[in-house]
Amino acid sequence: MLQLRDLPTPKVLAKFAERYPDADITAVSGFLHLLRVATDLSIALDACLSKHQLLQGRWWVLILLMREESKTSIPSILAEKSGVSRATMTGLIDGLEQGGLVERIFTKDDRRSIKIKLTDAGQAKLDAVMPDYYRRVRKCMGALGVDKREQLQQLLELIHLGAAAFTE
Amino acid sequence: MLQLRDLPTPKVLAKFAERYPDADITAVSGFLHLLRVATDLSIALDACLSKHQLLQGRWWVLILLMREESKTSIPSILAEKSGVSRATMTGLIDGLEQGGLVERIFTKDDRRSIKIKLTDAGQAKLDAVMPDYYRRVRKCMGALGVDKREQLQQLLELIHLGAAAFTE
DNA sequence: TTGACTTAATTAGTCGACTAACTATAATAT
DNA sequence: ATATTATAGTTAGTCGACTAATTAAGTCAA
Repeated sequence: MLQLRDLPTPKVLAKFAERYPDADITAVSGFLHLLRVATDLSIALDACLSKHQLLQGRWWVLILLMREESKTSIPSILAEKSGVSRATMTGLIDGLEQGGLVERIFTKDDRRSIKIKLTDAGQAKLDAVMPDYYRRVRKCMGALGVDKREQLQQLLELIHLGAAAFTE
Repeated sequence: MLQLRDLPTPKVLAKFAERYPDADITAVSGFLHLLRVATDLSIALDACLSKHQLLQGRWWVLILLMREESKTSIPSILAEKSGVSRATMTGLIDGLEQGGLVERIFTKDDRRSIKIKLTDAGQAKLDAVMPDYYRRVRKCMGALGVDKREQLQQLLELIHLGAAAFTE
């Protein structure tokens, strides 16, 4: 996401601010720091998942299926909820089906549509991955007490609203 | 980075916590919220840059070059600072050179190495992009006062340290 | 000084995301 | 009833990242 490793120092930012008066040094610092930390978390999460032969995309599909009472959903819903295109979802399901973690079920009610079901092997995979994931997230956020976690949610909410500034 | 659009509600998390006792609901909420906001910011940034016919990778190269007194660097340093592989940097430089924004300069001192120089057109491109970028970042972070910006930096630092939990 | 290592950039091939086009089916309007 | 439009999933081809292998040049120890 944010490739850049060499974040601008306040000194560099001040230099740029001379040429570009719109630069707000603490705003840019916070913005880039947020992207940097999140990127590192995402990379770390991927590394954790890859030890279980999973990638984020496939892992979320399994989780979305587990959330359902019937352990079942359809590709278009899965694509929407997991934030990928339908074409990408076709590929994710191909991979999961090949690994025996989900199965395609063809139904008669709407022959355009298919159902995707979490298999026992898929559930077993989650039972192996999720405790590991949850333990690491707990440890990662462990330094933040209750009040700081609330602060974080508030700050993120404010920034999320501000993100509209980019799309105008 | 975080594809998932349908973040788990506290209710869903509580359900999962029944099966996986390691789950810490507020930790997971904060973790995912951070990834979600950062991902949306990154997408928004890309959209802003694409209006100037740039992508993050190429844009950072231009900025790294502008930071240098000589407006010059070498591919291996650029790759390291911008967080991509050398192979990727070759491609980024190809694109920038084709657009006339940088030039390759072959020197005699180390014939394995080449210098990359920001051209006048490259500087002009930055002069078009940076004010737009800075204005949007300022607006995006505008809702946070001085104290909240400091809170943010502190929280991010704590989480960044905690990220080591994933790589153990 | 020559053989083994290191460093620098590039090329070739892969991976996972994307869009656009396509097939099949269902729903709707004339 | 049938022509049009919408929906669901897939296929084909592209894009930007990656790794591994390649080419070339510099370094250093026996």
